[in-house]
Amino acid sequence: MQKAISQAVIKRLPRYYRYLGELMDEGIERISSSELSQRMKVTASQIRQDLNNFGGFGHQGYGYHVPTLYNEIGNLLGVNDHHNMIIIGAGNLGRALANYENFSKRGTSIIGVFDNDPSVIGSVTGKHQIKDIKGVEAFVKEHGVDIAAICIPKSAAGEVAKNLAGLGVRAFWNFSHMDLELPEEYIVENVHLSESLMQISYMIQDQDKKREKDK
Amino acid sequence: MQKAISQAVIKRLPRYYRYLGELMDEGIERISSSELSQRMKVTASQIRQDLNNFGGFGHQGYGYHVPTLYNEIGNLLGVNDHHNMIIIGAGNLGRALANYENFSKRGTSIIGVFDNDPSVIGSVTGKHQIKDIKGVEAFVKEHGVDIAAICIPKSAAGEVAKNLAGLGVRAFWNFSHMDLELPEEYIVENVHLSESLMQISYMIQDQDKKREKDK
DNA sequence: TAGATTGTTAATCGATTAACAATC
DNA sequence: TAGATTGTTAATCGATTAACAATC
Repeated sequence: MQKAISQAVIKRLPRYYRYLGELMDEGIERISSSELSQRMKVTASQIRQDLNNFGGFGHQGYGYHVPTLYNEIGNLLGVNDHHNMIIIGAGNLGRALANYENFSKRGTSIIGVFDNDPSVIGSVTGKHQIKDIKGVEAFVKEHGVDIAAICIPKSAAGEVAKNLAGLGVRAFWNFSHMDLELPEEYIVENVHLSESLMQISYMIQDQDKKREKDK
Repeated sequence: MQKAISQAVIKRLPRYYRYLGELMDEGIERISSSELSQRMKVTASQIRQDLNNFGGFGHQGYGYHVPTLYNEIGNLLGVNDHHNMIIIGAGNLGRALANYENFSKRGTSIIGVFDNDPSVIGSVTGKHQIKDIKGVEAFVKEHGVDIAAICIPKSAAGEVAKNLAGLGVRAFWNFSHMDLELPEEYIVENVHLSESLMQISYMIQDQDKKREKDK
């Protein structure tokens, strides 16, 4: 563990993990960087560079042993760890996350869903009964929370995140339409859906322009 | 429109648009790249470079006129255009998207929500009555659809996307846990939520390792 | 051993930052 | 005009790709 791993590499790790999972399902034991590169549509060189950031998982003349590599990358990604997550905001998106089955398979358990709207507090979504946001402080202190998914409007998001950070929540999965301002030791992962959609919209526009020009 | 715009720049455009919207709300008429750089926490140089990809929106000695720039970037992003989107899969996530208000403000209307489960077909989520996926082909032909949001399990996603592509859907907003295999003229924007969460999990692990070592 | 494929160094490419002349 | 700030070129930095010696 010397040089820091670049963000570009970290972003690719879950995709490697996904493809290795598929190889496992297919019962494939062994794969070379060039075979994997064809499946994943990246260069073999990039695969070898990426994996070597974490030490030699491969064997010369053989390639990579799929179960081992799957496991190693899983460890890097913390899927064999355990993290607690709470969801702030029980709107449609908050509920969608609350009912996602996959997260717990990858080491993250949703242990609470909170809202401030009296008309939804107490109601049930999937396995979760929605709790009053007023109780979140006590809840975090009691249970210990690693990650908070922020699914509330931007008018409230900054304030809530700051409070949770003060209570020891280390990581924020931010779905609100703003940038959270937190000291840099806090982990923030943004998912801005409308910005994602706008990229599509840009690309459609751009395609139209090009097609117009080519006529 | 000579050199192609890099993906890195395109990804930043919606964020510029968001910050310019905030400036509009604050009634700020004029901003320099260095002021904006402080707000956005990027370099002024990057802002000037990015904007210049699209032509000279600024004025020397003055900076950028906020309403003009807001508008220009909006045009680039196609928010003044109009696109039709359908949602495939009316699970929690599909419903969350179906009920998002913001998209239509940015030029994309959701005109249909489809599922294959008889127990949900016909039921209503927000403004949408869920339609039978069997009717999607006729629907696309009748209404014209630019974008399909794919919110179904990976077992079905590839097949459905391929069919929709054949019917003239140009862009896919892919929330399924797989990579869509489509000819390259199709626009695909992936939102892999569990991979996003795994990045958080990685960073928590990584922080733990560092803290362990520093002791 | 011969063949295959990694780990790793070197070369290339692209993106970001710095610098400054142009100009409002 | 003097001051400010862009547009744009040049320098730097980082990430990707290519090449190949090491080695299983």
